[in-house]
Amino acid sequence: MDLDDIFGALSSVPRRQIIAFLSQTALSTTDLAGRFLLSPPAISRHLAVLQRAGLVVSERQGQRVLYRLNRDLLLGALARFASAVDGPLRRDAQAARTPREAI
Amino acid sequence: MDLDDIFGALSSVPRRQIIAFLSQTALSTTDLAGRFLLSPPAISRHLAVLQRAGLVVSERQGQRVLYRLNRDLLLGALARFASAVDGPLRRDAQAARTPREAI
DNA sequence: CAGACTATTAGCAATTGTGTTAATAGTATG
DNA sequence: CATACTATTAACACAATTGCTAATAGTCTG
Repeated sequence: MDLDDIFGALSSVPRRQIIAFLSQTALSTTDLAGRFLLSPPAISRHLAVLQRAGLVVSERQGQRVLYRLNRDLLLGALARFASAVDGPLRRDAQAARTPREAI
Repeated sequence: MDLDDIFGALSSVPRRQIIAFLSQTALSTTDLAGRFLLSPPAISRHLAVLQRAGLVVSERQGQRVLYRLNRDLLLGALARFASAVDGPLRRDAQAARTPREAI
């Protein structure tokens, strides 16, 4: 929910790659560790960052923990930020005071 | 142009605030330093990060340097990433190999 | 329940990011 | 040209990030 957590999570190449993989299918830690060269602990912590931002949800299935992308949250955050950047001046000539909201 | 530079630039609260201010009007370093409590050198370096990412362009006017938001680049990058995340599977059932492009 | 497999946490090293103040550079003006 | 003002760079301190390996925890299976 926190835009700072979200953009913080998106600022890492491995995490954006994880997002890209999860945009196709749900995967476990070791699944992901096998796809690009990172140790399982590193993947696990990246997933924790993504999860704290709400970008990913986890579901245990037996020994494995499946991670799934929360597409709606991600796209919603991007859209919200984009519309904030698109400018109050564009969408509403009034109320152009401090543009802190949604940033 | 580099998505990593762009998301790296967006991962900082002060920089997103700078973007928010510049989304309304072009401003100089000291203009920005006056709006939220950061020293001019700090602002200057944040602006350099934004400029390296292409998110901002500068234009000297007398003693001042005016910074202007490159809205098109920013919105374009957000849209490109959003559509990549929206999934090749959604937009095209074929060609769902490695989703490295646009990430 | 012992062993195997998966996931996470702990501890550590190296790097990067972010702020400060001080110093330097560029530009206008009296 | 000396002074003032704006912007940037330098040097430094501190916190946060990111990777690893080793250790711990949770879950199935023989």
